[in-house]
Amino acid sequence: MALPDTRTKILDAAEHLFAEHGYSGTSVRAVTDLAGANLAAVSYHFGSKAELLAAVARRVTEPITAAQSAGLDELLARTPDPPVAELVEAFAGPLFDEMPAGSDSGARTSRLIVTILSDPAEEARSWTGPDEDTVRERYLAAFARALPGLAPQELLFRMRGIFAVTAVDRVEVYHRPSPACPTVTAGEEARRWAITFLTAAMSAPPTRARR
Amino acid sequence: MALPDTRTKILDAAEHLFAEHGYSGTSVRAVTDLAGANLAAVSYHFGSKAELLAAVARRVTEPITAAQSAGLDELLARTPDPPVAELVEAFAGPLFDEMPAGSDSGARTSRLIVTILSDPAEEARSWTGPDEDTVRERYLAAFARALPGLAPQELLFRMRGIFAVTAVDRVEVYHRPSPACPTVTAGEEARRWAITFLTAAMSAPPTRARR
DNA sequence: ACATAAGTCAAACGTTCGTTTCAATCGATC
DNA sequence: GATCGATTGAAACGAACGTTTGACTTATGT
Repeated sequence: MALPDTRTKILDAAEHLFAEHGYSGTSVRAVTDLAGANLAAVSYHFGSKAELLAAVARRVTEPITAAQSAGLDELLARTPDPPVAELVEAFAGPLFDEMPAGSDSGARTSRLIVTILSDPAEEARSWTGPDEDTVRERYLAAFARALPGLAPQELLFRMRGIFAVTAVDRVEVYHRPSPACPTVTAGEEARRWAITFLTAAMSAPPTRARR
Repeated sequence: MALPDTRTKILDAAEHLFAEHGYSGTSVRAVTDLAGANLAAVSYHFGSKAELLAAVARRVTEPITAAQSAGLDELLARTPDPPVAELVEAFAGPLFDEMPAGSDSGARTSRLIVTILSDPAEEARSWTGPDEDTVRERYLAAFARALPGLAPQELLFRMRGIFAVTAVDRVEVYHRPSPACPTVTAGEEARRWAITFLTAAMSAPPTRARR
């Protein structure tokens, strides 16, 4: 295996530390120390701490967004009207997938996503590309077809719920790793629980307007 | 109305700023400036920045926990086996309630809770009292009776889902306030959507063990 | 071999951080 | 009205922050 260059080492270290301590809670010095790189390397390779966060966020979310998009492609190739359960699985599944083989990197990835998305620092809010929006729009349309009679706003609310459940679960997993239980099977179990939970939730009849 | 003392003014300011910028992202100076108090007042009244956060968190969560507890009392007084829908409403409802009359303090409160709960700073993790645990245990037992056949771990997963959906929704509401739409009705609508969404999710049949 | 660019390094920049210090002020009690 | 604890004030503490600098080392192309 080729040893990673400094840029990659910094990205790895930053991913780890941002996930664990947040953006404001992570110092550039801590990143470079963990990466075994020089302090100035962050400025040199990324320009600033904020741009480093953006680079980390992009690297983490890109494969997830791609998997969500590919999953929807697959469903739509089979039928123009995929059932709710399969839409839920295609959308939420990639959020549970472990990234490289093994280790806890999957949980850490999720932890990082939540940290970034919920991070109150302004730098952590404006890094998303157009891909995320496109994928969400496509799923929104597919869910709308699968759930006729559901008001668009309530559908949007439910889609947020999908993300919320998966994300918060992974945060919990990350914070309190289950004792003596391999992460992989635990992740698989949580994934199936989430599909059950969310499919039922998405399939609920529309809330009747206030009487 | 009696003007608030310095301690209260600091609590209010800190609640505002912690909600908006997180723990690490908020400086003691910003708090005292907003409160119109002296910098040293934080050390004097609370001891440290971390203890200030704990005080803010306690003040915010106490009434919510109390409302959850009272709601469950009410249900159990009527029947020993409340249905899932009512349990969901009693548990999730207080998370949606606006705190004092009017303004956006409800959304801000929720924002604060999520910020604190998801804040990666260690100081933000160990402030909960025994009350929160007690209430959650009681609801856990009630849900277990209402959902026989559901494995305890999956039930725990689903209860986390309740919190996740409500919390993340409120964060979204806080970050992107809907244009020209009174917060109160929007909050009411989201509340009913959440009840629908979560009742269906909680009522889902148990996930079958892996084949 | 040498010139040129890319990358790394130790050191320092000015700023902001949480906390402490100690004198000044307030309010009640004797 | 003097006394004493409680509170507030301005100033300073050392440490850590993000970023920049300029010299040094490594790799590349000719």
